[in-house]
Amino acid sequence: MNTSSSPPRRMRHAATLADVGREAGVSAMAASAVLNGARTSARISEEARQRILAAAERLRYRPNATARALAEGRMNTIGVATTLSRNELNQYFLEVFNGVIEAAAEEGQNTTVYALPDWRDGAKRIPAICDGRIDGLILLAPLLDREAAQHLPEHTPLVSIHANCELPGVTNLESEEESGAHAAVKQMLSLGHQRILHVGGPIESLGAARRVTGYRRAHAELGIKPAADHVIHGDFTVESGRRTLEHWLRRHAGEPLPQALFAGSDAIALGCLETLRARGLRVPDDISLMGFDDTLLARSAHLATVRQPLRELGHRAVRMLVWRIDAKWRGSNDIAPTSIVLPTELVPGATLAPPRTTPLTIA
Amino acid sequence: MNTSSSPPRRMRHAATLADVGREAGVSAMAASAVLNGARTSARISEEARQRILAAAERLRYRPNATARALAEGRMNTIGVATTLSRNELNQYFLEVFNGVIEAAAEEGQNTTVYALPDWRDGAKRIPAICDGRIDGLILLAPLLDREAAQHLPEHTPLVSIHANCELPGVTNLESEEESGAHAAVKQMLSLGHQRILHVGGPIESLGAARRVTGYRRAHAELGIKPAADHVIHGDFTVESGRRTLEHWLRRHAGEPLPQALFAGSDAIALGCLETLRARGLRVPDDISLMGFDDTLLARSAHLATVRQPLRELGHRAVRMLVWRIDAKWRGSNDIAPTSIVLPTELVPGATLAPPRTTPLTIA
DNA sequence: CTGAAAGCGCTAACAA
DNA sequence: TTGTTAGCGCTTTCAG
Repeated sequence: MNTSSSPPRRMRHAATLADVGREAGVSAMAASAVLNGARTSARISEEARQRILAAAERLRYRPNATARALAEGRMNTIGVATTLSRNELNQYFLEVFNGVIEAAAEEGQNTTVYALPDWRDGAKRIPAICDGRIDGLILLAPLLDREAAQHLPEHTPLVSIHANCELPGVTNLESEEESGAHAAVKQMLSLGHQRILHVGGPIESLGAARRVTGYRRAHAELGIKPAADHVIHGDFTVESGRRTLEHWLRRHAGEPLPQALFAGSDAIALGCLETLRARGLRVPDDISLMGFDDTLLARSAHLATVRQPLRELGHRAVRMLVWRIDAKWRGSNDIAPTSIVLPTELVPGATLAPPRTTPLTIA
Repeated sequence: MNTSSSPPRRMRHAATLADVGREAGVSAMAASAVLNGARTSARISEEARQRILAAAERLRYRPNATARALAEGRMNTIGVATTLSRNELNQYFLEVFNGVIEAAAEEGQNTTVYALPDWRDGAKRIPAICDGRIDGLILLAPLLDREAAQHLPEHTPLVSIHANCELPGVTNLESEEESGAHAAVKQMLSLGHQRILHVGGPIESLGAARRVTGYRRAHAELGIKPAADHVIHGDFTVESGRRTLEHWLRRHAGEPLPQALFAGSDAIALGCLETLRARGLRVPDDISLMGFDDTLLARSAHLATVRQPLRELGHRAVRMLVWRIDAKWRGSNDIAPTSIVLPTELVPGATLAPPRTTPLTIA
């Protein structure tokens, strides 16, 4: 019996179920059953029901999600962990994240975001992230090595998008990057381009590697062997695209200008565009350009690109994750897929044209 | 005493403090003091400390954030509520959000995102959002009327960014939009443009209204009276910019083409750019263009624009919010500012030039 | 220096 | 149909 002789430790935020019950002359659990749909065995009489509702209204009762989470062992919140560079905003993130939020809302889940400084140190923080505030976690484009993968938390359902290596027990979502890159490069080759420079993403990213593979395969199919120095790596940002290309051009001054550029991401493509513009080179008249991802950047720059269904990946990741959370909760042993792969497609743009008839030299 | 004769209701997620205490031969609260820094009055002997640490390691103890939140009455999580259109991604959101996440991480707060379908209905959901999962909430660009403002929750600290009206008890963060718009339009007028079309944001947005005010003031200072139909409203998206301008041009076919366009956002400017391009008009040779916000879109389109310190607004909002949460928690009565205003600045771009010597007619 | 006990607000099992 | 009781895992007050 709550004698309530001692003063409350803190200011009360709102009325509790016990308050409502007292006000309505019923038990807290009757109030719980009516207000929060707790599936207690018994039903409440219509009369009591009305009294409870009225009392809740009068007391401005608001359910306390933490208390419920503690009792139920479930928070109805999912997490998204990713790295967000301080210097440059990430379109890729925005697109995927939008999909995540949409789907999460549909599934009745909240979404909390964890911005890791980087994956090297960030990976260690993942177990700490899974501290009961979230029921499951989406790893967005994680760059983990096998060793780090061992330290992933075991009791929290995990899903990854564009993981760079197989993560034990984690369902990975991705798209057909290799064939997307292949199609892109093939298209450029069909236009007549022979020397295509690939300005790719980080070497440790599986997606970046697959784009290189697609690039190579498209060449190989035509019996063309791209020069070894025509594949370069940076990271996926505008700034990296700008600098990486500029450096490459400096190192190759006096040599013939590549006829086309295949960038590892739209952001990289945009950086390349800036470098080319700064050098007075016209796209696509002097040099063709393609990106990868089909983010809003591609649209704003009228960039030909390869579409990855980023938002859809976000949707699927959430559904998969919620399915796994539910499965765990029910104690089900349904087996989860290791990976889900969605198709990519070519997106036309204004940055693609046949090669110049008169080759240019790098200034 | 936990006789633990009954089986656990659910699978245990992890070891608890009680488990650790038992393993180390101390009480749960000793473990709590050592592992979670609970400021219990007493100190623990070094020897006990080591045993507890070892036991925690052995049992792979992970603190449970919900339990702690329930006990402490604080979740260390802040919320961000905004509308996210299904059709089009929002650069503005991304920039502010990045700032929010950064600052939240620095303050040791998690960030959870609430995507409302729209502010009309969404406003009603705000009290439900404040259900104990978050300690405070940032309203991002809320479009609320006075009536809706009355229903904001009272017990949760609230901060808004770019609110469209004064919200009681809510600190609003914004930037000098009026003077930013004024400077932008003045710059265009100085270049010699006389007829400047303003393609603005939603009429109910205070920010949009302020940009119109700046536009008018710049004209008034030069004794120019812009035509009434040279200020049009849409929403802040690319698509809206594209369509709004297209419609306007159709309605004004045969009349002289405006010499310059001042868009209410970078997204709108981008949409305008698409419409102009589609009509074969060159920017800035045939018509000048300025945006507003300085998002990544402006960079990718080489757009002259007005910089709002969006990321900084995110930072400040978080700090302000955390300050208010702390104040409430301490029971302090420190008074919070009603509003915080940050400066804007002009950003040059490639979309600005003097007017054509030979005026064009709208096709 | 350490432990026992109460309670945060809610849900679920078990009696009545 | 309803009430009682016992937790969920943690923190804190108060005795030892």
